[in-house]
Amino acid sequence: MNIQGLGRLEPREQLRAVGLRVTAPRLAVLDWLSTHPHATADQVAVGVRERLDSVSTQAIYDVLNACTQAKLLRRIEPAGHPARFETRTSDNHHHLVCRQCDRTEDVDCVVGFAPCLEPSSALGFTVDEAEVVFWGLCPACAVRQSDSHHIEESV
Amino acid sequence: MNIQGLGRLEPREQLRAVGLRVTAPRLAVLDWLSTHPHATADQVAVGVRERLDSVSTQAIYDVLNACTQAKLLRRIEPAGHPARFETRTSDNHHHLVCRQCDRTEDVDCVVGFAPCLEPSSALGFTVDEAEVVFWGLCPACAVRQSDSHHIEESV
DNA sequence: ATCGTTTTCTTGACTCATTCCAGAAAACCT
DNA sequence: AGGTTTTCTGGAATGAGTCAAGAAAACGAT
Repeated sequence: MNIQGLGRLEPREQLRAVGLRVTAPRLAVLDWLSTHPHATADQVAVGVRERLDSVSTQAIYDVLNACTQAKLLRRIEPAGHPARFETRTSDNHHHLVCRQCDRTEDVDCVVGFAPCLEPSSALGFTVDEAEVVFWGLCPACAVRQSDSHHIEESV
Repeated sequence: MNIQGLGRLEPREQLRAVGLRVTAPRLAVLDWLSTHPHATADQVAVGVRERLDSVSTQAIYDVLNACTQAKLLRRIEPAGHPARFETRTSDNHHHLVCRQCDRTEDVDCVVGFAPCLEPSSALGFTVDEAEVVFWGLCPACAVRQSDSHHIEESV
């Protein structure tokens, strides 16, 4: 089994497959994240504590870091945001982030493999990943924005 | 004069052009950054203090924020790094970052205008910028890396 | 199943980048 | 030059994340 197939396994098997010990915090984090993509460490802690009733903050960070290193999780860090984690790791997809409400969504890679676009001049660098963040406004905030413009103008 | 031409002006005129007061810390920051692209707030503080012998840390942050908002500076925040600032603002260029030594270089935009590539599905988002970071190893670190591999293997 | 080793988790202190605050100082307008 | 507004100073505070030492749990061999 190659790394591509890991996403389809249960957390327990995923951990085994990459040689990490199977522990309650790890299972809970992987499981919770699988239904809550782009969550922060803080949000993961809250989610996990609902079903595990006592996990230290440090454990959350340890789990997130260990799994990220083992490529069971992917970490993204949009400018100005705390890190966010997701279980979708085996493809090279990118992200769409709302400047206003921080809503974050996946977008498929324009090309399909990493690095998905070559820099026009690499200056001798060995490039292994092109990270793309599309910044803008989500539909809800776009509406809110034009509403408040309207209000400002009419005052 | 449009925003595109600002980069060619002296700091004093740049500030005037965007309606910011002309102060010693602002002039020093803009001037120093013009010859030290991709510097952190900390590095800016050190550089500026060499020629101004007393600027508070807060002033550095205020200047960087004010100028970034006025688009005299551009702020980039590669994952895991403190924010970096540069005076090249009028184009939509991207960055190449060395995973090992943090060396950061400009790369011209593949397309030339923002957003330089459309997400394949925008989910209703209004996208105004595509931020691209190419991650890899700079030539120096690539050499160092293969050297240490060599050493490990031969032990 | 149990023991011993290794890894992970807990608690609590700590770092770093950055921001908040209140008052002093400087820049601009007339 | 004088008054107003903005910016700067100094110091405290914040948030995200890490470090460190010992307790607890997981694995692997007996």
